Parts: sequence; structure tokens; C-alpha cells
Amino acid sequence: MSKVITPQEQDYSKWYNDIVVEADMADHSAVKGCMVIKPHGYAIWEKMQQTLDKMFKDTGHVNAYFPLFIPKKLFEAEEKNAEGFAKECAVVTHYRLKTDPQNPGKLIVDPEAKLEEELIVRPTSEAIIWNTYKGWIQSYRDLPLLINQWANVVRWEMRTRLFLRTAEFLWQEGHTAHETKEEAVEESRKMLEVYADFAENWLAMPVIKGVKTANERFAGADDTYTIEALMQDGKALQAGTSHFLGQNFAKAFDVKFANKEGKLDYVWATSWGVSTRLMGALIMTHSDNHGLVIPPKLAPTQVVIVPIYKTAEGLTKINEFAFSLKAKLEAKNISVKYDNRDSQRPGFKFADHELKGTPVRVAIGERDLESGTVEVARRDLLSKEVINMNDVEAYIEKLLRDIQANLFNKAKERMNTMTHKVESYNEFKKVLDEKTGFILAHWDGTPETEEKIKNETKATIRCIPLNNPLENGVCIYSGKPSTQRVLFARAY
RNA sequence: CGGGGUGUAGCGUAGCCCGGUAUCGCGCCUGCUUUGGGAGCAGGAGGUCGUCAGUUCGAAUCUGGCCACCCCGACCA
Repeated sequence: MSKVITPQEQDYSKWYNDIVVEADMADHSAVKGCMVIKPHGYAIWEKMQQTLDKMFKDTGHVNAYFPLFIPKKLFEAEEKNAEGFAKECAVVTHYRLKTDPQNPGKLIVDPEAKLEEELIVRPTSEAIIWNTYKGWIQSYRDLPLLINQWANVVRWEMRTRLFLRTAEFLWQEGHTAHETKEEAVEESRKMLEVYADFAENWLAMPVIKGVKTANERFAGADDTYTIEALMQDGKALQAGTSHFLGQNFAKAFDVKFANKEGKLDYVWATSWGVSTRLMGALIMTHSDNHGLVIPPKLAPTQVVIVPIYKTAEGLTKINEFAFSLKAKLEAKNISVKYDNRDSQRPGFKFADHELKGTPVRVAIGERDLESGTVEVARRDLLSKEVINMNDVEAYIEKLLRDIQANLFNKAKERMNTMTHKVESYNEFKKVLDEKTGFILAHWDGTPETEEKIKNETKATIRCIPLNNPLENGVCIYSGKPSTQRVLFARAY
């Protein structure tokens, strides 16, 4: 058992923080609510970025970059969007500091350097992007416009948690423009599928795809599609959203195009994003009391080789084998680190790589060289096996696939066990108190009922699952008729 | 914004009630011995005790103000 990590069962929230900090992913910074993403954490984020970026490009999107600052006038153009984000905006009001005459060596804001118009630090980029699109779109020939940007955004949250909710975070935001409603809806659903694919096949995290209720919708959207994941402690996490924006932004920013009949019409829009919050999702889906567990497909280092030696001569022999194994694995596109630090002993390295989540560890000592074997350990199950040197590359290649699959299956099974169907409000509350997790229950479809349930139980409707089976029933709260169950949970 | 808590070496802490120049562990540096699950021994470096003011011969310790951060709520696409 680790010396440093608070066990999950003792305090899940503390455990989470310990993992983030002790596994060297991120740290609190000098700025409240902001974090420093450390190299190990950033390397995982880069793997996510690379994977997603390719998926976006494979679906026809290109990258661009828009400014960090949004003039207030533009920001307020789409009313619902502006209102939704108004309470959490950082605002730039001045552009210069000067030496404090009362207090030499200190700086004050120069009152003479007040901006004519305040600049909003983007909490999301629809406004600046749609203002730009206005100049880019005149004809149906300019459509569809399929653009993504990798950026940072700022949302001045009252309470923050590393990766899950920070005042500044990294994300990607796709912003597309289309000729028809159908095409835009299709785009937003397509990107939801991309997110679900990424979540399940790379993060090894099962998700429920669905659509948000009006209450939970993105400010300025006609529909918000979401992927919802279930964390180990039974709380839900919104892992990605894709919005059908209708013509709301086109109207707010006056983006019209001439269609094939020569008539002017407003374009149809989508936006979609995932953020560094996925790092939190990754932690709370797979990690344990020994530290981080990273699915092989996202691990910056998939295999670590640890030499065990007594003498310089011994090390030389091990080096020969280790470098050759490293090269062979790399030829199979497996990322390998040979941890030949002379400053640490093997036991320390074992613990260190366990903490950091390296999926596979190969230990090789002089005894192995004699017997022609190596010791291969897997992080997910914390088990190890002695493998013949001749078989080791093939073994590891398969092992990485097994780990990826095992992590997904384990998470899927947990989600299934923690999903409960309930028929009454009492049962609903009982599940929340005792078991937590996802709850499938009938709801009368009104925002009022949704709001009351939220106020009384802190549970929200995570989504109305896509392809939801229709089923007659009665709302657990109001007793009114309902045609389908919706997905409830307490959420991060 | 409400409630609670914490600020002492890079990290974690003792000391505070009862005022006399700061304890211990981890980490760090040097050397030797070690190396198959977080090494051992010896030596060493490192501190304006969050900050400002007050009381006092003397403040980490007492008094008051301020600041910062953390946790729990409220808030949150």
C-alpha cells in the first residue's frame, strides 16, 4: 500500500487530490482556482489531443485559432449565451500598470489606461468566432465551414477542483456552419459519436449518450448532446458535449448566405468540446489506492524496463538486452522507457511507476539473463509473470491490448451494476442515499419537476439517452404519465 | 457569498495554553556500504515562524487588523 495516498474508501475526494498531486499530474498554482499541469499530466493530455485531433481531421475538420479576448459588445450579442456565462467572466478593464507613487517598488493599475470597451476573457468562443464567420460566409459554396480550435478558456468558478473544474482550462472547441438544419443536427450527433468513441476506445470509459433537458442545455443552444460517465464513487461526470445551435448565433451575428435558389438564409450552427476535465475522468474511472492507472492507448510510456544489477559488468549485460528489447518494442509502435537511473533502487522504481500508472513493467536482472526470462508486471491487476525472453515482445503486445480491454470491461461492469431502475420517489431517494450511481426513472417532462427533484435530492437529469426505449409509466415525482425513463444522478 | 480549518525549511509537523531565539520525520548534499518491492550508516546544508501593527527588556507563543490557501455548502453548459 502506498505511503502517500489516502485510500478511496476513507475519503474519495482526498484520494482524488492525492492521485493528481502525487502522480505528478498537476499542482495548485499561485492563482486561486488555477493549476499547473506538470509534464506527466501534460503528456497524457497531449496523447488525448493527438488522438482527438486526428479524429476531427478524419471527419473533415481543420484547426484555426481565435483571440483570447472578446469585446463586450460582441459577447453580449447572443443574449442567452451571454446571460449564461455572465456570472463567471474575467474582464479586462485596463491595459497598463505604473509605479505606485505612494509605495516605490510596487505597481498599481494606471487609471489613465482604462479601456474604452471592456474585453471579456473567453469562457467559450462562439461570439468571437461567429463575428468572424460573418465575413467568411456569403454563399452556400462557403459551406459547410468545419473548424476546430485548441485553446484555453476562463470561467471564474466559485469552487474549483484540479482538472474537474478549474478557473482556466484547456480544451478544444469545434464551431461549424451549415446550409440546413438537418446537416447541422447530423454534425452535432456525429461529433457526439466521435466523443463516445474516444471515451470508450481510448479512455476505456463507458459512456451514456444522450440529450440534455432544457434546464441543462448549453446557453444559446437548441439542443445539447452529451456523453455521461459514471465515476467509481457513483457520481456522474459530463465528459463531453456537442451542441446544435440552430440559427441563434447566425441571427445574433447576422451570418447569412445565398442558397442555390439565390435566396438569403441564416446558416445553421454547431459547437462541441471536451476539456482537460477528461483527465479527471480518467483518474476517477481507473485509478486505485496505489496510484494512477492509465489505459495503454493513452499512456505516454506504455512499457518501462527496470534493470536489476549488482555490478557495472552486470549492468552492461542487462543494457544489451534492454536496449534491444526497447528497439524491438518500439518497432511495434510501443512506447518504452528504459529506467536505468543509477540514483534509485529497483524497489523505488517499481513503486514510482505504479504511482504514475505505467501499464506494463519489465524487470530484468542477472538471474534472468542466466535463465533466459524476464518478469512482466501489469499495472491494472498488479500481477506479474515470468516470461521467456523469446516470447516477450509478442506477450507484451497482447498484454497491452488485454489491459486496455480489461479496464473498459471493468468500468462497464461497474456502470451496469451501479445503474438502477426505480419506480417510486422513495426508492429513488433510497438509491441515492445507499448505493448512488445512475438511476433510470420516469419523469413527466416538465422543468418544474426536474427542478424540485434537484433541490430536494441534488440529483439532476444527466440526459435522456439516445435510442431510449419507449415505455409507459408514471413520473416518480408527480405521478403524471411518462413515455420513457431518463437518466438521473448526482454529478460532479 | 455563508460555515469550518490551516499558515513554522522543498513537503509534513512539534512547540503556542504557561513569552527567553525553533522539534522531529521525509526530502536534499557528501562519503562508504548497498541494489529481485519505496536501502543502511556517518557527516552536512537549509527557517525574516503568512503579513502589518500593538503589549513587553524580550513575541512562533499574548492582543488587534489584514492577506492567502484548503475543506464543506451555495453556484456551475
